[in-house]
Amino acid sequence: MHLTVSEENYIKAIFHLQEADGTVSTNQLAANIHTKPASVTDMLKKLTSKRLLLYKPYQGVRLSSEGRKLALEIVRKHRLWESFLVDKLQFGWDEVHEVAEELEHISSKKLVDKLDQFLGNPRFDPHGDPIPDSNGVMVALRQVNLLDLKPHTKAEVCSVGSQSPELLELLKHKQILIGTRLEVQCKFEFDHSLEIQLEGRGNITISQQLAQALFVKTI
Amino acid sequence: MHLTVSEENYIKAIFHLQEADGTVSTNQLAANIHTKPASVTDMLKKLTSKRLLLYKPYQGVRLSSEGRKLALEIVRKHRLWESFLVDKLQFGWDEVHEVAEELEHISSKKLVDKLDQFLGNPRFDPHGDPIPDSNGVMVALRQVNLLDLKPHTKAEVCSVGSQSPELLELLKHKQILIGTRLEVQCKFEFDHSLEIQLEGRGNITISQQLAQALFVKTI
DNA sequence: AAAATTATTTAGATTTGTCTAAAAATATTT
DNA sequence: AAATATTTTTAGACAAATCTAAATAATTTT
Repeated sequence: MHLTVSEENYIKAIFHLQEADGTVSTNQLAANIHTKPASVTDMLKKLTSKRLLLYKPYQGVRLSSEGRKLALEIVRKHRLWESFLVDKLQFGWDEVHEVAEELEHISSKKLVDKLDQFLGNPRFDPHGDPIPDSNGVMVALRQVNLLDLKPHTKAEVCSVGSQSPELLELLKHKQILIGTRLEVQCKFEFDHSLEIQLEGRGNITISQQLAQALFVKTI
Repeated sequence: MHLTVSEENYIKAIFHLQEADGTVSTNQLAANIHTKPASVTDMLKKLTSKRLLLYKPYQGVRLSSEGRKLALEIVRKHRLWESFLVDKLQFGWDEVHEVAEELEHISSKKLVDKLDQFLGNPRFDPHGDPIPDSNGVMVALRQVNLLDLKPHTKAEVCSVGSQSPELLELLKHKQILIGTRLEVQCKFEFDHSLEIQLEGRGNITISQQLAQALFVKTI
């Protein structure tokens, strides 16, 4: 089954959107892919005829098992290439996404498996997301939102929720990076802010908005 | 200047074809790209309007200096990726071409330069072809056709003229690979065959057809 | 429950890169 | 140099992926 770049992008977007909602709407997809709802409808019909989607007009869409398998292959490639860029080519973890969006469409299965081996079969990419293996098996995400962390748990920052310049500016100011270790001290009901201790440094306050954008894994 | 994959393939094909002939005909291009002459004419008009070609209807085409610059970027990427596949991922030199045809269209300039550095700034790819540097400067090809080698010159096989299974079968039988060292003993006018000595082994006869398909560099 | 709003689909147009068939230009043969 | 053959271009059509505008279905508000 050979897919075009465009078809692959739809499959991938549906995969990620359905993680959250189970089923994906036309408008959601249009916003995600930066296209118009009418274009989405056309593509949904095409991919359905290829048996990659379960789609009822007006009712939203989800991946068939065949579609899910293809999605996992794309995710695998994306995350392996990101690992390559960071680990081998010294890219920053915050500048690999766009390049990986291109590399993920290279089709050679042999290339992907050799790359995986070359990297030492990593199980997580530089953002902390799990990498599916060559059979499409992916372990559960180990990371959790900072907002959901219980007080007095030690954790390590492993991913951010967006790449917006505003967020990156704030993180730079507070000197929080991927790998920064911290411990939640207490949470405040009033504004959902939290006080955390940065390892080796003092205590700081994190707003609800910022905490929501930070993902950590417990250590 | 952003080009589509298709446009890049035309630029690259013209670059390679004009190495030999100086100017390239519509039919030559059509055969090379596996498309029809009518399609070629359309694309020539488009690329000419982008100032990448010097094209006179019915008179053939060649690259403008801007077109040549882009061609060298594509060749650079192709040959660096081939080097990566062979040196780092343990691909055989005879199985990298198709994958590199895909990888050469990845656009990130930063990626290419980092890859170059990661590979140790190689000057030749696994087939012995020179790799342009990041300014588009490429050293002259060091390799020469085995037919053109003077008797009693030592040389090393560094490239083959085609990937046909028939050729590969013959090379396997004669145990000639990339890197095999040899010395031409004598040449026969009658059938243009030559007798060569394989380093560490005995003398063998090479037909005109086979010699024509082998490229070597003197050592 | 009817009206208003929002979401989705349909219909028809556009762009890119390709094609076939026919016409025009160039090259070759006699 | 005329006739023939080859090469190249033009003209018109098609599939893929997108768009806008209009129509229809679903949801929300009053």
